[in-house]
Amino acid sequence: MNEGTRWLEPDELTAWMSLAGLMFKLPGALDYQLQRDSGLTHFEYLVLAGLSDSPNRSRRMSDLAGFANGSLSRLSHVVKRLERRGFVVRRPDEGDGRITVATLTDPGYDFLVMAAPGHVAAVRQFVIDALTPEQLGQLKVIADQILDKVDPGRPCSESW
Amino acid sequence: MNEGTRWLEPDELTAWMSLAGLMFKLPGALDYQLQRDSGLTHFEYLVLAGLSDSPNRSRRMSDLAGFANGSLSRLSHVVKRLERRGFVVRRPDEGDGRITVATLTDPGYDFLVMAAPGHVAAVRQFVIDALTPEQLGQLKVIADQILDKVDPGRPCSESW
DNA sequence: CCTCAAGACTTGAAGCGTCAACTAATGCGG
DNA sequence: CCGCATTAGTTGACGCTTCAAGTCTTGAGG
Repeated sequence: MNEGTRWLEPDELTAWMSLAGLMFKLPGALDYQLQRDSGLTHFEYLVLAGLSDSPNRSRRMSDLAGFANGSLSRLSHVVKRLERRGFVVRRPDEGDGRITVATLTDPGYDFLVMAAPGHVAAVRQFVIDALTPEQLGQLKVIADQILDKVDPGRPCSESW
Repeated sequence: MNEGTRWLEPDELTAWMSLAGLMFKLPGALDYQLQRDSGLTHFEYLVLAGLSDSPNRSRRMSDLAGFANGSLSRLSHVVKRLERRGFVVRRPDEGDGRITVATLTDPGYDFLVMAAPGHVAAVRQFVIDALTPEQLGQLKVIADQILDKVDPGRPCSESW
């Protein structure tokens, strides 16, 4: 094929294909559990979870988008749906009218409490239990290094 | 909250959040490059690539779906689009009329050859170059172990 | 003050993926 | 050989994400 391209070595290729498989299948598996048991998307879950441990159960949209790893546009659509379900309310920030603050309602909090155990169990089943503690440590380092290339200058686990 | 649930330890949580970030952002970054430079999805790319190194550049739909980590339904839609673009043709298998065989056309092959270097470069940039060879090995083991929990009984890199 | 660029979202349309329902071809048990 | 369950794939509707374009604030310059 092309001469100037540095193709993947066999080891690189198999590692990459395994990671690609993971990227395709793990989201589906997690979404499936959440959808079936709670009618939530993984992204919606992260939004609710992100609100639930913020001061006042509130957070501005941009922050929340960053936390949940999504675009502002995506968040806006999702929050609109969550608002229709009564789980979240939005209001403009006093002081800066450009900012929208989303707040988790009580029903939203209760719903999250219902949904959480099943989701955590799924994460445990698929990820945590599949790995040794040592591997879990390796995974964090590896994922952070890749993320740093994909999206340089993101807040690296500071919002925790 | 719930008493019976075993929540995630801090170490487990941070590792999981890093992996979750990866799952959300890496697909987007790869799709963005492919879309911009070739008008292909990552999934479409995998389909073309899967055909290109199969005997006769042909493969039955179910195999191809497994290779590309997608459902048969998803593949069917995608192949229909690729067929409209002239990159692939489908015909029923002689011998077993239930089976559909997809074949990469010459234009499809040429197109793949155009698209491949950019995609490989992106994979290198985001994944391979971010890691040491040792980490790459760890990643493969980790990803395979998780995949085994998510989707037990899948062919583990045999189609290579 | 007034203007205008930048910031922070929101919206609508278009495309992709999923799910459930459907078609069509096999092959096995009687 | 006939009937029917099984296998393989296709389709349509619906929901979610993305992208581009829009709105509505702020704040800085003149």
